[in-house]
Amino acid sequence: MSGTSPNNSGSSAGRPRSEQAHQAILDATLELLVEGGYSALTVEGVASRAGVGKATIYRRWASKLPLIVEAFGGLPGFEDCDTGNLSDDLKRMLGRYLEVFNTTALSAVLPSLAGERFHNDELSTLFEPVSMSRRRPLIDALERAQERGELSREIDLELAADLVVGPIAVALFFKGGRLKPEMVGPMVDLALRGLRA
Amino acid sequence: MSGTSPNNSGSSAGRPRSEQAHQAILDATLELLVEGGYSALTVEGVASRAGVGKATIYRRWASKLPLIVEAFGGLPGFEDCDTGNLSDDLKRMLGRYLEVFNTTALSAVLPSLAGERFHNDELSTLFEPVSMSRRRPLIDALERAQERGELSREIDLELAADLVVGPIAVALFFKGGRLKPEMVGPMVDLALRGLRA
Amino acid sequence: MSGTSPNNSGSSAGRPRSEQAHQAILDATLELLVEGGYSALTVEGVASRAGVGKATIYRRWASKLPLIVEAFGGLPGFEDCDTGNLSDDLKRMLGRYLEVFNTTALSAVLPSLAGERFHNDELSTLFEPVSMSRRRPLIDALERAQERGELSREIDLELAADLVVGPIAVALFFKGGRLKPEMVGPMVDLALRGLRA
Amino acid sequence: MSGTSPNNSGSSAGRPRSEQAHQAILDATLELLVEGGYSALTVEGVASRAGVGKATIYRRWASKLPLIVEAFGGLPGFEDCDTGNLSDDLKRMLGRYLEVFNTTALSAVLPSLAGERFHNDELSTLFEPVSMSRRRPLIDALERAQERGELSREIDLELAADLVVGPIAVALFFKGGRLKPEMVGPMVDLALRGLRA
DNA sequence: TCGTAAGCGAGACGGTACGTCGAGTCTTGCT
DNA sequence: AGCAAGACTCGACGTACCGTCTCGCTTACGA
Repeated sequence: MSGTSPNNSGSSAGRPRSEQAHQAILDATLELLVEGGYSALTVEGVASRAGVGKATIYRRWASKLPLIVEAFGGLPGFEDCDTGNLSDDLKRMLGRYLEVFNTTALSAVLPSLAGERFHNDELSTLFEPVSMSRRRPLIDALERAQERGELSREIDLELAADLVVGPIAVALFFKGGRLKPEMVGPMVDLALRGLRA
Repeated sequence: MSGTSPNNSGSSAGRPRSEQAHQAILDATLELLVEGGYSALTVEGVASRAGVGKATIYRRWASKLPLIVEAFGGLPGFEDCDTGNLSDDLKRMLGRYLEVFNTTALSAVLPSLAGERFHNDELSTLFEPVSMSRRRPLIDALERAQERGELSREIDLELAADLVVGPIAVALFFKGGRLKPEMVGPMVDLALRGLRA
Repeated sequence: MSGTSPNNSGSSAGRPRSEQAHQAILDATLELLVEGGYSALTVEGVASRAGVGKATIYRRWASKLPLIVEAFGGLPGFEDCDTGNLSDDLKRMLGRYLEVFNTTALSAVLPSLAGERFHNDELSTLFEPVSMSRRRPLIDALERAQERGELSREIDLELAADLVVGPIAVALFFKGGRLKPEMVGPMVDLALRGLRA
Repeated sequence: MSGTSPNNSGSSAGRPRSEQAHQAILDATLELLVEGGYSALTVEGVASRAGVGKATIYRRWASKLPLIVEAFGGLPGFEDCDTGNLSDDLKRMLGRYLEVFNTTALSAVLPSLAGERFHNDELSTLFEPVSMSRRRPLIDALERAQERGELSREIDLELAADLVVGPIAVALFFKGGRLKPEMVGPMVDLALRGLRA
């Protein structure tokens, strides 16, 4: 992923970095993110919670941001689900995702990162591939539907995926309220049928 | 706007608050937001840029956040447009908004605020009405379409609005790329027709 | 706003520095120096003992050293004493000084500063005048003795002063033992008579 | 010198300690002491300069301090000189010492150690015998003078030695200027004759 | 001749203090 | 009263060393 593998190519001298400390740091980061959100996350707090010196953190991550990105990367994304029917696929994937979202640090981490990346090229670079790979299963489901003839060949799948998850993004960023799993059904139906149906 | 009017309920002794300083502060806030984003915005920076003492800022806003929210509130939102046709209404509104978005501080401010509100109840409360009122013209256009019979009476207009702006939100937060006005046409068409069209 | 008001150049804008904080810092420095010596003195400790933020310290002193120099400057030096007789003058001055030395932070501060100045030009510059002014009363007493005819006109007073305080310096730096007031009598006698007497 | 001999009492298994590393460490210590003084000396710096691991240093010396003391112990002290005449003995010894002083690390190391020992009992204990043994030749010369009848039997030789080197100590610690060999003649003469001569 | 035991350079470990910066508050003298 | 200026306390930042602890070698000895 990034420069975090404990034994860098060929290099071997010196005591190797502790995989245990690494994980403790990531765990502590996620815990604190859940407890207080991005703005309450301090490197000192992470160090203390993980039982680790600050230097051990800064040795691995240049700053708070890449640390959060990596912690974020360990969180679950969409989980593919192939029922042979697009509507069901989407409803299950989104439903499951929302559950995960509401029970993990995801809901705390994602908006912060998304907001911050705008002003932070480094974060942007780090975040890009993580963000993209998370959408993958969604695109896959749409491709399968296209192959089955459920969807026109002309449809831009990227745009289609955006349309499907769009209402979630809007709710997330502009409405702030918790995202309820019951929203998923009508949401997917509307996206499939269109407003004018 | 909010509780910032310079002459509070009848009280009058002493020197009145300077309207000029007020505006200078708001302007400086927006400028700095554009330049460095949320995380680089400091009250000290605002004070210095506005040629104002810090106390003058804290006398009007309880903290950094309400200041940013008010500055944000001064930025343009959707501008209503009634062509008698939903597709055209939406395309024009979204197209115009994107233009505004790309030429003002909006693109810098919005994601930051949206990201931060999640961990900050105070901000959330402040942000809510501002955020809602910005969506208003969109909902209005959808209502008109419903009255004209273009849209079914059963449709949840909130959800419909989310579907329409959803792809913009996704592009904004997860793809990070600038939002191009050309995207608007296909986006609206797809939302109106639905994926299965 | 202001306009053309001729501000007193440099001196007056803003809240003035707290004389109280200043003194609290100096006091805390001396206390901690007495308790743990130079190497145990931390700026953080001083701040906490003085009930002051670190920034308040760094606003006044560029680093630990100038702070110590100033604290040192507040400690008493030789106190002039004119009995009309060189031997008595010297014995009293040295005796009194040793008392002061053994009951204040002086014994902790002086050797550290003396040792450090060798590698620290800034400190050297700061320390020079303080150090010199402390010797002054000694030189004065020697001058009076010269005027009375007790001492030859040919004698280099600087060297003479060095000879008189020399044994103290030696005891201080190389023997480390506490300096006993009883040493003063024989010391001065020997310096006046010379080894070969 | 101390407990640093590489082959400890009989035990022998394993690789013996490298005498070469030992010396490289001592040399590096002295070099760095000359360059930046006590406060700038870091064990990490010594290790790096000596091309040695930190553990190799800590295996031999319990901490920074004993290392410095041992390095200091390797520097030259007074060198005895017996001309049959006290004045000449002293002038030569002091003169030679000053030369050595000005051309070796001594001038950098001595003040730092002397200053630090005051706050550091461990250092003090370590430093004591080293410091004392360096004065030895001076005391010897004074004893010889006493035996020859040049000096009264009543004189306290310790005090006499202090008087002789006193001005050097003063110049060193309080005047900071380099010590010039020309000072030696008048200095010794004055100490021998006394101020009142 | 080989295993064992210690030493080796390198560098990560948990800590503590550094000197800096910003938040939000307070205190000057002016307007 | 409000104002610009700037000092105040507090607390996090990212860095540098301390003294300790592995790593994977290397080097001698004694079985």
